[in-house]
Amino acid sequence: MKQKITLKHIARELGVSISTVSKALKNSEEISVDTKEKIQAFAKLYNYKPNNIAVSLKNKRTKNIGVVIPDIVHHFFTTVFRGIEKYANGQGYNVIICVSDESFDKEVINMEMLNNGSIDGFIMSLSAETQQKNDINHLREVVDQGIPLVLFDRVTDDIDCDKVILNDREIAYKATVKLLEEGRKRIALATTESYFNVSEKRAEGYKQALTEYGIELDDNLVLVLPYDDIKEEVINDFFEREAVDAVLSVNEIFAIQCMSVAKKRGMKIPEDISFIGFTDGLLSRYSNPRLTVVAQHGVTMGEEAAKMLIDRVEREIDGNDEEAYRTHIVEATIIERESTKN
Amino acid sequence: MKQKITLKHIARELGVSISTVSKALKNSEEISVDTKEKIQAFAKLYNYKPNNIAVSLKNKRTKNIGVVIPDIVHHFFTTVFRGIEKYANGQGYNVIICVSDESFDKEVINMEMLNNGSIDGFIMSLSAETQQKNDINHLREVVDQGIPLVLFDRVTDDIDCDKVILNDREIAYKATVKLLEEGRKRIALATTESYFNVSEKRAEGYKQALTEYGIELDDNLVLVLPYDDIKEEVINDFFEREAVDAVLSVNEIFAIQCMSVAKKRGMKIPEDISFIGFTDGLLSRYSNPRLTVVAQHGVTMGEEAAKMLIDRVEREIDGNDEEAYRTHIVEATIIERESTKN
DNA sequence: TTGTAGGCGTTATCAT
DNA sequence: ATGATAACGCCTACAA
Repeated sequence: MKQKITLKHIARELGVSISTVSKALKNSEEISVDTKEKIQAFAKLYNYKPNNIAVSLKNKRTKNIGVVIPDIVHHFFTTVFRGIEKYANGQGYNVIICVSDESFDKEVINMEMLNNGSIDGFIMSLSAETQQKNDINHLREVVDQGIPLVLFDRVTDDIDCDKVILNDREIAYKATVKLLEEGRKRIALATTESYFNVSEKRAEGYKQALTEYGIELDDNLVLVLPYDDIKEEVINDFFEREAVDAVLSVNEIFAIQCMSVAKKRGMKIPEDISFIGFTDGLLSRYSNPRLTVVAQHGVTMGEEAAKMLIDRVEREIDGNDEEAYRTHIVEATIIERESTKN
Repeated sequence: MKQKITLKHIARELGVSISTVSKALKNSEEISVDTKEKIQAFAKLYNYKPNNIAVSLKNKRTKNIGVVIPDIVHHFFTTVFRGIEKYANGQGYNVIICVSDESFDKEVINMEMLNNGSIDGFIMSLSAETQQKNDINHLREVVDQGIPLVLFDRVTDDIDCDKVILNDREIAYKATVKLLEEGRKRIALATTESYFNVSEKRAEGYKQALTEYGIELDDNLVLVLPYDDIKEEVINDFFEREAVDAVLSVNEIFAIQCMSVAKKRGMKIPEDISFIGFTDGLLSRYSNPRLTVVAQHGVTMGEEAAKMLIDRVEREIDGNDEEAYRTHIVEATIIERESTKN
């Protein structure tokens, strides 16, 4: 087992000083060609690599970014993460990831765990519980300390920082219009509890479209489902109770499940009923019929978030940190598949 | 923006020495109760936290672990990662993740990016390309340097280190036996290119079962599909060509797609044909019929991998690092759903 | 051209 | 009970 080699080792071995070695390895003009070659050869031979930790301590920057997300076993977050990781690695940054598991406490703990010099900035999407309580002191603290923070998707208006969001309201509006243009009259909205800001925004778009098309809002057509452990009967009861000819769902699971129940009830898709879901995941692509979806372009969101964060981190280093906070809006698109007419 | 506070700040502010502050914050007996209280109060007020980077440099350990996996937008890896993250965080470790994207070069780059003091050890699953080339010098180098390494799932026999794998052969055997016990005679195997060690192992189990049940192996029943961009015609041609009454698939996507084609061809599931796939992901749970699967217990694998790694890291610190390498085998289980008879 | 010294923030050993 | 000093590995302004 060969130990990691340091400047000190090289210096001692070659009978020169540490700073000579340091300069030689940076190809400094100060050092004679001879010694440079000797030192560089030696360093290469022993595969010298500067110790990142020491460099971080010196530079007061780690080239690490911290990502705190509610869930990793979830297609959307996974794609966003992919975008973050891709961009960050390209810029020489590493990504430390923590999962809050939709828990406020874990979110706070995760942030504290990272906020001790381990990272140069945060990229986050709020946990369900955090959105519900709307307790954001942990975010405020980070911002107050001057640590760059980028929020994506599940954001809050109560904190001033960079943000990356989807045009949720507009795309929900468009999706609803699409259903209306198909001639649908009784469009249901399958959604989560209302404390998710994105669900709220999507509901707004849905309602706006209906209103514009002169259709009276009917709260009975709004089906609120729990995040997990969905019971088929609930959905079946819903279809039993309400005559529905289209469903807009804020995620793909709800859409798939509603579609499944509709099929069992003998409805033809998309002849009798249309479906559109948010999230272009595997479920939508491999369902039967394949689901028309709102693609959230998670990778783009992630890349953009990482770019905003790293830009700000590097700007701070250069001293001109007083750039105004921006909110970048990623444009969702509708991918038409078999669950809608066209 | 209040700057991060350090021992030095506190010392200066309170007119004591840095070492006094350090000791006081550790509740050392050496320090008088008075000064301790004063210092601790001050530290709490200004929310002092030791700088992790400095501590890492001093201790020569980072409490970070590096994870390099082929793909994050993939249910199995995602669940393993979840297990790693969960266990590691519980032990006060952070997780830095890099995605190799099934590319050998990226895998090497990722490892180099981390292997400069940023982490205490690696958890990895090999990229497709790495398995194909079987070039593992980058792993060997890490091991030679004495950096703990744990391989999971996509491992190689050519490197000596801790490993966590699934009992792929046995469970494939069991799954095949299950199909045989249903009375199936023409069982297809839907698999990937053979350089994946797991696919190989699964194929072995499949073949063993057939042999034991006195069924002659028929290579025409082995359907090799590309990892992505699967063409339905290929599958359809396969069904056209071969009379098949069951399919064992090494992943869930292949199973779902085969199932879909079979349905289109008018076959009844599971009356005419049964399906079993590996990976208990969303697709299997929400397919129609719901797919019987081999659950790989990714979270368990991840937890176990993290435990093995951290144990070894901490053992090394205590000096007794000469523990033999272990291979931990996680027992897969079959989850029976609607795509098989029971 | 090369080397010395100080510092990044923390900890541990050894004075006082 | 408190403080000075050195060290972790690296970098850099300044001396020689």
